[in-house]
Amino acid sequence: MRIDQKSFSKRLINWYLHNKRELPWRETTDPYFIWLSEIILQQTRVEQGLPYYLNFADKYPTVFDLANAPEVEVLRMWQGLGYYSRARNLHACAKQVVEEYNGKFPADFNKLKSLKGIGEYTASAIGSFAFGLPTPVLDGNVFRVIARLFGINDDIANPKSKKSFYEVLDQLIPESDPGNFNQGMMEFGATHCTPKNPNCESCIFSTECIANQTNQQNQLPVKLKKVKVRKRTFNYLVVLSEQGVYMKQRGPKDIWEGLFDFPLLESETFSLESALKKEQLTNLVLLDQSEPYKHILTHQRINAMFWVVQLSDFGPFEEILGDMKAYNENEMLNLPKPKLVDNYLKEHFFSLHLI
DNA sequence: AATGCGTGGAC
DNA sequence: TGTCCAAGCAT
Repeated sequence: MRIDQKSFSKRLINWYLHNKRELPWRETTDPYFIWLSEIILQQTRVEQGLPYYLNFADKYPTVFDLANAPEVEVLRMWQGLGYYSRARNLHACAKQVVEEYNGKFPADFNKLKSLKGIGEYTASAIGSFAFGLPTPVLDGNVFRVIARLFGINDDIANPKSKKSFYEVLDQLIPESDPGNFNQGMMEFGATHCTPKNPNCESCIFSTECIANQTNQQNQLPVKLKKVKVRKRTFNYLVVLSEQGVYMKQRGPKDIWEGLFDFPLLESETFSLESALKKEQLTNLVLLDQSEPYKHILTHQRINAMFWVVQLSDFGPFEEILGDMKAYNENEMLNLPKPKLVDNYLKEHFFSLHLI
């Protein structure tokens, strides 16, 4: 231990109180709003999450309002933010809090962690921010700050390396003010000790920081895992009918669970011929073909084309639609949709732009 | 414990 | 164009 605990936490909290951004969830100690902000901000930058937080806080002022909302409405509110399991778990968690805890979040780390969508990080964050529990948070920012300050070169993608970081944090976090310590660590990482071009010239820890002393800012933290990207080609069928356009809700074990999109045929290249049987092709009339859409996800690169078709008569093609339902323009507007589908609709169907 | 899950922005 | 990152969680 190279840095004195009291000196460290005192400087950090002082830095935080003078440099923190004014954000709505920092104006309250209500566990509901703190929880809401933490779920929204998982793997998400403040600038991206802020408008969603404001919409949710306005639409659902209490945990009861959220618990009573239909899930598709919650997903529609979440549309465009990504990682949609967060929205489903947010909704499930609200129901849990209402049913199991009478609408009040428990002031206990293990009880918080057992709730849907709340893991180690979020339980610590809510615990310290809302209830003053002395549990350190360890997110991407804190990993970086600690790795640089103490010269820790463990691979942060390896779950086993968490231990050494928590050992340091347990030494540093003050019982008296764990909330501002945790906020300070993350804010310091997010705005000062940044991944690229950290501001070492005017840093409160410049004399102690191992990375600064040894000029290893760009080597720390060590993160070895590399993502492999799956390439997929989507042929979306935009089937027009008098009732509207056919859409379906996506199921589990694939991207965008719970969101609505069109009947989908995957193939090696853009082609209706290779994806459909001959008799199905004779059953439909091709009205339009969109430009190719490229959509990038963390683990997938999707090339999509939207084929606008109309059924010529009843026949084999109907099987593709299964139990799908046709929606008119206003109904489609209110369905939660992947960004890719929403982009297409905005460019080709809707004149109205939300969010 | 290794994988899968979105979207947007910086460089 | 590609690469990396961002207040993680569930399985």
